Amino acid sequence: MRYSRAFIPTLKEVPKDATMPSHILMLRAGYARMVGAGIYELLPLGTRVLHKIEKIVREEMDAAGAQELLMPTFLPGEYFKESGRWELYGPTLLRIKDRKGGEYHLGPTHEEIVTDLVRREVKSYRQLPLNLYQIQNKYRDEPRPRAGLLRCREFIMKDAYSFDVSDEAALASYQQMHDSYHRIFQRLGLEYRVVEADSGAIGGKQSAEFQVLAQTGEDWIVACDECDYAANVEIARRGPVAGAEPDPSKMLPVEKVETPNTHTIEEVVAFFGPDVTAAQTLKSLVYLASDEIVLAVVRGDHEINEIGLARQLGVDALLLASDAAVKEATNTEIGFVGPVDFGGRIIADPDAVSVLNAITGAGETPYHLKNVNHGRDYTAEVLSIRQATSGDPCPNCNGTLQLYRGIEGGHIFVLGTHYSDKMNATFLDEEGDSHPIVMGCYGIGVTRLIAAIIEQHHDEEGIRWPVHVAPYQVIVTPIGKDEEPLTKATEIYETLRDQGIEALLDDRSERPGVKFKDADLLGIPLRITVGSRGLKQGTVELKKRIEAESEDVPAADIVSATQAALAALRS
RNA sequence: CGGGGCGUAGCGCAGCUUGGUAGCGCGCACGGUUCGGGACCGUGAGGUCGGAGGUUCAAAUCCUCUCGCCCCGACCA
Repeated sequence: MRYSRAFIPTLKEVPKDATMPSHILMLRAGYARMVGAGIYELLPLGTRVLHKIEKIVREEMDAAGAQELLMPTFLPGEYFKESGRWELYGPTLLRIKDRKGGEYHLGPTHEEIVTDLVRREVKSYRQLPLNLYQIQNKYRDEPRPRAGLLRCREFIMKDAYSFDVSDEAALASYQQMHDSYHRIFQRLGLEYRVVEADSGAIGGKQSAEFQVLAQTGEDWIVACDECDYAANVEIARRGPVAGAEPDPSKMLPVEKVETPNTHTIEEVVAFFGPDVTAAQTLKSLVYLASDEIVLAVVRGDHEINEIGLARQLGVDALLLASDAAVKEATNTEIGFVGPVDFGGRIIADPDAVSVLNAITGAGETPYHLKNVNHGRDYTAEVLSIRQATSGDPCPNCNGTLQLYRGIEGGHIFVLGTHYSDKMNATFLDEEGDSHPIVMGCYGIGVTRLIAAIIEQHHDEEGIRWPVHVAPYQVIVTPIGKDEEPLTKATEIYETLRDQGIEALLDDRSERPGVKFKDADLLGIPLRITVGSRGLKQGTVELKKRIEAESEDVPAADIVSATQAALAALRS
């Protein structure tokens, strides 16, 4: 491609609505543009990267025996109604009425649709196992789209669905996808962890997330520093904790302190001065578990694990009480709630009850209590209800957990018969007996991965694409006003193309600085610079985007040198 | 949905407090000089000031409503 004819609208300045590196760089380097919140156009360069990722995904899915198909995105509501997700999905489902008033929606994921297809067409164990996948747009009216391509309302997903005759066979399919995903993420040049995860609205029994490590990720995960245990903090387990009661001989008398405008733990710590840390405070949160009001207490520096709390309470979902509901239940404003003299059920984490002489909300606005101790001043059911964090013992070995942030790039699920039961998808076995088909489903956020790769591969100057996903492998940059560099660069460019190397020829009449800046911004892995100065010695320059120095190469050898450099980058 | 911020030329911003000619930088077009890390000079094109209503002789500026975008939280395969 000749740069002078290419649609690559780069920006010198950072667009004001972008804050994440991937978002800023995709806009600045001309890979994408925003149309609305969470709705993006992929420009030619972005589309080339998308196709590169899709190719890798297809190769690995096909190699695992999955077959590609294409289901519609515009769907009659009846299938989600059949599974119950028409209600369960709530406002996240983008609903549409047709001219006759019929109820439709855009597909957020396709378990029901593929299950319907399979129940119509698959009748016999002889047709199983089966794994079907597609790469297409998905629609979710996210409560808060954000961070460019990382959380969109329209995005491209690879979704695969496996169908088996038994739990054992389904687990083998799951394991095969697990292995495929490893190869995909490795080929994409990503640093990632596979973590145990919650199944969420998809339903099912077991799931694992492929989390791309990045400080800008939305998810928190913990991983053991010694064994392979890793989990999303939503469900992470941790080794046993003592939960020792505080020593009564060291307890000080309770003191009530007026603490205006201290609603958060940070504000409380700041109010009580430099000797107090968050670990000496208690965080009290009011939840609605079904109809019951529950006060959950964790140490101030810890976070509540809501999924874990809900499971231990035996309810499907917990609702954090609104400001008004807290006021009604406790007669206290948020920020001043505490366990002392709380009327209802109190659940406290072992680490919370061990705090000696804790600071906590007084249950009265605007006061806090000092020197609160479990056993003496309040009594709680002690359950492990906080999220795991750095320093916690590993549940599986003697190692220690570390906290990371991640971007959920893939998620694989064992579904069992969750959908096949509801939708009556069955097969006949050798005996002629009918059984529900055992399913699994496997998603990769393809457009999200474009952004995730940039989050891991960039510097101050721009993107640094891994060679397998780069939109072009080489940019040939003639510089200077003479004819000779352009002539020579064009010759090199055409030879590279003849060799099957994707190259961009920067034939614009720009000054060298502009071309270098753009080449770095775009992130093309290799740059060949052709200038009059080098040509006098018969050389051109070869530079890797990830290295600071370039190397002089005899012009006659540049194609083989380029091939060698690409091979080195690929390995 | 709660909290905070922002909407003025393609992009980044000033002007608004105290109402009165819509500005700056980059980019774009043309001419000239320049040419190895986002050059310089000159000329020029380009704006329903997010939208609607109101106050006023007069609104980018004041008031009301509304739409959109970003961030934090709630929520979320």
